[in-house]
Amino acid sequence: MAKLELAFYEQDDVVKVSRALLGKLLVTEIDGVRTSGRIVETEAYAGVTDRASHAYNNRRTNRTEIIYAPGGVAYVYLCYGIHHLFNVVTHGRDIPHAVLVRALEPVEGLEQMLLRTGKTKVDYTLTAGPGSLTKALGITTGHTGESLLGNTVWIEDAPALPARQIAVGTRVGVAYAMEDAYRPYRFWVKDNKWVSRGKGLVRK
DNA sequence: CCGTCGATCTCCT
DNA sequence: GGAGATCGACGGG
Repeated sequence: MAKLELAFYEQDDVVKVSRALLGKLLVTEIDGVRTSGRIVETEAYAGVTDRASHAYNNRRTNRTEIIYAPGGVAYVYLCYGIHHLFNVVTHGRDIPHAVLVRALEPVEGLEQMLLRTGKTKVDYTLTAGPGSLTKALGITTGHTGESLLGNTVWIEDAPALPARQIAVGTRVGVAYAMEDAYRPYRFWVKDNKWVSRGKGLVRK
């Protein structure tokens, strides 16, 4: 199906975009090789008011500047010094909202994914988890700022999932964000085996 | 099944 | 110096 257009990324509700991205196809074409996967898990990061966001309180650094760009570009950052995490920038200029893609169900280029990851067989570790899926698709921090309307990394449309197939929870690994860690900003496809094993915070 | 630990870049104190 | 939007290896139950 067709590439998602600018209007999709410029929507002003990052939570809505996060849900809407479930089921869509994340594609890369690098050195002429196409690899892709169906998005099955996402998290919303709501900018300046969200303690879990890198842009909380209008923080601007070299790394995070791209989140302030208009929607429709990639924000890829290095996590723990090792893992490249892919985000979709949303909303308009100077509104630093983003959606983290946390897991894919692999669709095209499985052999290439195995080459990139050094794995010998396809199992859920190939693309379940934000650091794993970028390795499989060849996404690195070098792609930060890349337009998602271009020909390197983009997202293709697919029919919206019915609400009953979407599960909602709290985000993974953001306990430091205090009360914002309890925001229901993590979305995944129910019963899909490619969803990451991460667990969100549960209020006691 | 679960817990711990190392890897090692960016940002903050 | 320490923590972090993670992962895989290892050890114990």
